[in-house]
Amino acid sequence: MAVESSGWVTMGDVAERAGVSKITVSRVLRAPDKVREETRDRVRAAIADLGYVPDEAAGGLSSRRSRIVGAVISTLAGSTFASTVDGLGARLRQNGHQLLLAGTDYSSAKEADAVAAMLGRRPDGLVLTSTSHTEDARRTLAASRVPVVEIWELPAEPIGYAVGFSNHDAGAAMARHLLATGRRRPAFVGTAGEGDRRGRLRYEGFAEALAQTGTTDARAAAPSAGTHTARGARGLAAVLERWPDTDAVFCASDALALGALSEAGRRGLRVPDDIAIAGFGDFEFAGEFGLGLTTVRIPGIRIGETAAQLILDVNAGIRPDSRSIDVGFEVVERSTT
Amino acid sequence: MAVESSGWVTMGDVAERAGVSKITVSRVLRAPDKVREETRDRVRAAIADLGYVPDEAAGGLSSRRSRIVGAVISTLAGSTFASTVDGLGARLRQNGHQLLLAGTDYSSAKEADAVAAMLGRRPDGLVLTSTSHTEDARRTLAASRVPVVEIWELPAEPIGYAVGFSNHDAGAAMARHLLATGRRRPAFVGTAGEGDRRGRLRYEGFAEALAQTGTTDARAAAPSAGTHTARGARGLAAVLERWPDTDAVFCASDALALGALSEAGRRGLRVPDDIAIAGFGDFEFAGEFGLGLTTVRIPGIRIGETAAQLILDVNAGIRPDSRSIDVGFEVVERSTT
DNA sequence: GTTGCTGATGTTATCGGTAACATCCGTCAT
DNA sequence: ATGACGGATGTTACCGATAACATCAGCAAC
Repeated sequence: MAVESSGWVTMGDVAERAGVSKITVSRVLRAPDKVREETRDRVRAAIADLGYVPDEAAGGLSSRRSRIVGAVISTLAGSTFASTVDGLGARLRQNGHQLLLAGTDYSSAKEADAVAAMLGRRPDGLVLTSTSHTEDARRTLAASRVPVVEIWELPAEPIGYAVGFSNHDAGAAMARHLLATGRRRPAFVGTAGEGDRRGRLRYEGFAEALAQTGTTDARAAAPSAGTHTARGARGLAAVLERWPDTDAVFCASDALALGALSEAGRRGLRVPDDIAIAGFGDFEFAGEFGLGLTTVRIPGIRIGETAAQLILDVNAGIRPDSRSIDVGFEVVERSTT
Repeated sequence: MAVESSGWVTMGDVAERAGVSKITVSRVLRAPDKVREETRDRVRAAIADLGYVPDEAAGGLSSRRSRIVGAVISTLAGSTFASTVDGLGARLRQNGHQLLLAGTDYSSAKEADAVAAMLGRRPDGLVLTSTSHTEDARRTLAASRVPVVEIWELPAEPIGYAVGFSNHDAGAAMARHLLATGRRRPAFVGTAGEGDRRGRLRYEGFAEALAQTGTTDARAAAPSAGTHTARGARGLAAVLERWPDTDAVFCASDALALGALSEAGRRGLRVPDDIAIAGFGDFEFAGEFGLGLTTVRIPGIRIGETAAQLILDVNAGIRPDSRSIDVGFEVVERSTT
């Protein structure tokens, strides 16, 4: 493996060494069967000898396909989107694409910046975890004609496509589960702030399901600062202070539920005997050998994979049947309810 | 905002509309003070009118700076590296760079693939969470002259630079903590498999510190399949079966510790009275309002930020004092020890 | 023997920017 | 008046690949 002293090995270097022209090298890489076997071998040998790595940026400029997909994620911390990003990246790489990542800390302004920056790479697709965008971002995206997939939610009017589930229905399903296990005075604990959109949807579904059984007092708390576990603890405290007879708490995330669990312990409340606690997300720590927490499982990896596939398909000219794909959810009953 | 019917707005379109040449538009973007104010305003108006977004790939091709940094991460699931990636991405974006991400599932072969794919983007830097690479990857990286930063560990001979901490010392520190709180027969629970390199380092430090006090029987278990919490539970079970008088367990990650905690509960063991349990990583769920787990805190965000800064510095011609940056760690004492 | 076709390879132009050098013009010192 | 200089802007070439078209040899069909 030899490398030119000044910079990178180019396709021209490979061509010269193999005694062919650049385009033949290009063909060996993109369409090997258009090249005679002997020539092909010679070119491949030259590639290996020189340690040549094709410049994707140059190729993309010329072919107008960047083979990059951008993902704009609210946050990576908190493990909510981690598996989705994993799934997305894995499926993309299988298909020769790469993943460009940006975090927004749940800020629409940062999202708009990130979107603009990503468009500068002329991505083959864009994945957004948020569904609330600045007007500017929305316009820019629409004008760009890049396939856009919004995930983890199913907006009524997606910009392009959507892959997710109904947060509303998930909340309702959990309410029904709590009712089915005999609870009659359940409360909701969520978080305030920019990230609470989906929590609110879950709450609405939850409250509606309760209302159908005549339970109309909408018990809820949404602490606004600190870690999620701390908010969960404070949320439970707030709920119990205002409605001391609360017999179940549905938390908008497993992290909140853990906080509630620890607060319950501090207060000497037995779970689930004195109070039932349920979470959302089925994070690893919620599982059988962890907290044993009743929660809602979301197929995070599948959301990522599906979003990736959608983008690949659209670019291959395959129109999906629907602009919205519902991956569903599942209430997982464990020992805290 | 108008967009040409066929594809993207180019710098030429902007130039035409503003009545200047392409290079003037380029200057307005890269070096505004070299352009007269009036001209600058006209160009900026044209950019806004047309919704122009510069093509970074084209710019990079010409300027030979891609403004992309690649990160090859063992896994995103499990929240170990999430904050590091967050920190990395944030610092990079502040400086106009973008983050290309790939996951390897702890496979060196996938790592080699990912590295090759990333080099195709001619990145301004590369960050690797692993320190065990295929010979091929190592050669390719060395030949590429791209600044490489290995993180979360401090290898004796980094490829380029390293940002991390001593896993060995962290293990030793935890051993000393357990001894200081009166434990005399501590065991270690890790995981088997490709990802256990760092766990082994922690174990070695742990065992050495114990040996210094005369405790020479190296108690350890490393279950190999299932979720981390399940392995933690099985690990504790294995340790207790073989050494029933074990009075403390140091787990190679907080997830394992949670599993051990749940297993202890199942066996009616009181923590910390009957057995002390410590973890590693200080994941959110370990905190005060969560498990209250004694653990080792790693400045994950700072590792990411530091790695990013290192790459930016090196590209700006600033040579760092040392090829290895130790960000340290901290034993956090909570209620499980 | 010419035509037409196929397979293998090459030539030229182009993608959308930036670097380097060139030009133009006004101002100021001599 | 003249030349030097510096600020503002333009021209040309090039980054490293691919698309589109061109070429050429070999061979079958008439």
